[in-house]
Amino acid sequence: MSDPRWLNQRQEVAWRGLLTVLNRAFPEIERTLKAHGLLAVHYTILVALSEAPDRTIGLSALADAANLSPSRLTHRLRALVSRGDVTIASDPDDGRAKNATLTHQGFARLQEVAPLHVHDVQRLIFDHLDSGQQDALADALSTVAAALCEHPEFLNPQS
Amino acid sequence: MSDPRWLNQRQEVAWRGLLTVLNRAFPEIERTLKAHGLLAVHYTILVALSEAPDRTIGLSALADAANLSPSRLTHRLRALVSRGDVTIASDPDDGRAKNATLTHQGFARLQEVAPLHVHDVQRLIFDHLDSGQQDALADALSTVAAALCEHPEFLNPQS
DNA sequence: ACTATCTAGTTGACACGTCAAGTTAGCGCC
DNA sequence: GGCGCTAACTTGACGTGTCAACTAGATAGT
Repeated sequence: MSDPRWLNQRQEVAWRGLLTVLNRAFPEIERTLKAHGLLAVHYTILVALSEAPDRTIGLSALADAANLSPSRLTHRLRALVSRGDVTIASDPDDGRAKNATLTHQGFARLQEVAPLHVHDVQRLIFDHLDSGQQDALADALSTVAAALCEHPEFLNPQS
Repeated sequence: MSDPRWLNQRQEVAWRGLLTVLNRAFPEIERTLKAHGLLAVHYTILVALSEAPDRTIGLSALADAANLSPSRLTHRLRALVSRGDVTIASDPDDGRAKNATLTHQGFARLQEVAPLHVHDVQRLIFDHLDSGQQDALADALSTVAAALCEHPEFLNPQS
């Protein structure tokens, strides 16, 4: 802390842009999903499940795929399970582990909402960028994301 | 909705990167602030106030500068006011309006926390990017952010 | 002036996010 | 084979975020 590496100008611009996108676009995206009975977290969980082999995956792996803490996943799964979009079963090979499976109904719900969701993402984010900017954005963000995923030692508590 | 413009590959990569940064880096950043008695929202509010002339600004303008809904601003200001970091006074020229002012104490708190905060931002985001990527990120995100700010008609409710 | 409407900000209820603490099951060691 | 440690998840409490509904002051049309 003795030498506070202040953000330079372009970093300041990038950071504020990130905050603005975050605080303005995301709530709007969530509103669309909410209107169809889903939360953004729920949607992310359903997507991760739909991409797993047999649409089944262990809860830890699911939490990682959806960038969620274990407890947040547990809380959010409650609604999805009680509504019948997801089922949960104990893993026969490991008494501690559980597997979540996307039901037919859950997959149907995903298919129903996905078009609206991508429409929002296009409208709020990508429609404002040209092709080169989209490439650059994908490059930069995936680089940061990869670093964050590969070095979780920088992120502590996982409650 | 008849024609769901699905995300192409680079858009998919960019979008997932954004979600990952969001869900992994932000909680970590907030943790640091929390350890010093502030929330990320509080920090943003203090920053916006510190940049206003006389460190005073109307609540609507403050909400806009901090990308917050009016009600969220009201709720979060409560703690800052009761703690003495901010004062609020009615606007003499407009009976409806109120102005928020950053106190000396509030400014001191900001100066205390800012180095830790920027350290986190550097560590979690920019340390993973080279100079060109940082430029590109600033370009893309500021473009999107500007569009979102200039066309708030796309974002409704402002509760 | 009077009413309708819009703007500024507040409130309360309810659902979500986070953290610390707990339960249960595997794993390693001697 | 009992002991400690770690891993996989769950729980409950507490604070935050969101929305709809509200108060009150300005504005504008007639």
